[in-house]
Amino acid sequence: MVNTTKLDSVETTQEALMAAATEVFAQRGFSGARTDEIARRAGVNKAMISYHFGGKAGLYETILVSSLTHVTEKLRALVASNLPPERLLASLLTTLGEMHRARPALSAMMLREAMSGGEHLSSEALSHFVKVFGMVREIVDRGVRDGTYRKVDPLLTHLTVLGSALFFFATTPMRERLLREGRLVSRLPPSPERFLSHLEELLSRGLAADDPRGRTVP
Amino acid sequence: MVNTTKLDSVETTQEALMAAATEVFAQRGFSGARTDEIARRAGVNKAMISYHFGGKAGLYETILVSSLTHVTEKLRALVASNLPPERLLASLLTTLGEMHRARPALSAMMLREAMSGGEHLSSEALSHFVKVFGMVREIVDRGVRDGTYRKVDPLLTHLTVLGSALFFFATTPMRERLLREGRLVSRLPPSPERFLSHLEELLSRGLAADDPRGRTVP
DNA sequence: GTCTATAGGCTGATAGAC
DNA sequence: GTCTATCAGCCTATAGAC
Repeated sequence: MVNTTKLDSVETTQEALMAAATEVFAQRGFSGARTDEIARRAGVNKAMISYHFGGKAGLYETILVSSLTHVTEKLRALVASNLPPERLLASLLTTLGEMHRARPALSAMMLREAMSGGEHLSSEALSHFVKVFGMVREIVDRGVRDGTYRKVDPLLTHLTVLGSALFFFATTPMRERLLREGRLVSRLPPSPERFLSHLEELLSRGLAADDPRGRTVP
Repeated sequence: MVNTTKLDSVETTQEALMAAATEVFAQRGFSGARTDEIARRAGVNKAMISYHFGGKAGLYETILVSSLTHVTEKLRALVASNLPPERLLASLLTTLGEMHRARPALSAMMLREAMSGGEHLSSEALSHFVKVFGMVREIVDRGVRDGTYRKVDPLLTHLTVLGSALFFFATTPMRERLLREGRLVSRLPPSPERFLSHLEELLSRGLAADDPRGRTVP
């Protein structure tokens, strides 16, 4: 091909749009997000959204699919690893933390989509959600089968794990606003790292098997 | 006054609008909710929204303030009670369960607003959010001071409690859709009751003090 | 209090120049 | 690939009849 340099600049425009759009979609939801604002924040022209993504809806779905694919890869490696169950949960939380660090607004965007029942997503895109949830459930399930965790329901438990983490990340804007306005008791906003280690300890204690026998892998 | 019967019918229209609007706001967000659909679901005329609430925004804020006020009352009674700390958390979860039973869509509406950083709310309305969060924190804090719980950070902990519960409630639409389409492993949707008792046990184990001495109230 | 009809603003998409 | 100008559809709010 001739225009590799041009392709580079195309990717930059696409990436800028995706990054900006993630923030706007997260804060205002699909309908509330205005293409004007997305383009302005990305520093590119409004019309580029239609050109590169076929429109607002295409941009929205592209962001979610690419992010979920990325998370899925990470989790697949985790599930495939031979890490001891007690380490799996910690690594899972670390992965969520990395996702949040790379794209702080992603959690809110995903959460909003889940609350809509996936109405902005194609069936194929929806399956990425299902995959991620399934992998988290698998991690919990393995700890239960292994005897590290007590006999909790993996279905309910994996919702608790994802729920607390996504909620914490997604509600950061409100905590920051309240903090700015001096309406909160504490002076400092809780950092994602502190929250995740708090959650890890809460879960590892809350899920621990009563019987403290070592793991038995027959 | 003369028209008590008329006032009754007024309240009915208002309540129908609030109930219908809660569902639509929860599913589609503030901007995505169309007044047409709200009125249609409520079985009343579109124009009644402006008449009774001064517009879409007024309806939105009225719903949140009235719900949060109601929850605040319940929690205030709880915090004022002399229930032992281990019971307080259980009652808190029960209260959230009752809220969900009465208005299943409320959690999603609140969560969406929190993710927006309260941009649709007046400063006064926002303070209701702060109150509820503060009361949950107070319940955790009391357990810590009492020695029932280990020395967890009440700030981080109360976010976990509210987060898991609200997330579970708010994402019900997606679980129901996936279930309908046969994309989930399990055959049954997890009931709110089962989830809440799961959460209660997880928390009570996860928060329990290492030192099992009885509570000492000097 | 309720309803119909309509106005007016907003916003996503695109045609066409560069 | 990018930009400007513009259009067309949607949706909230309201005037005014009942």
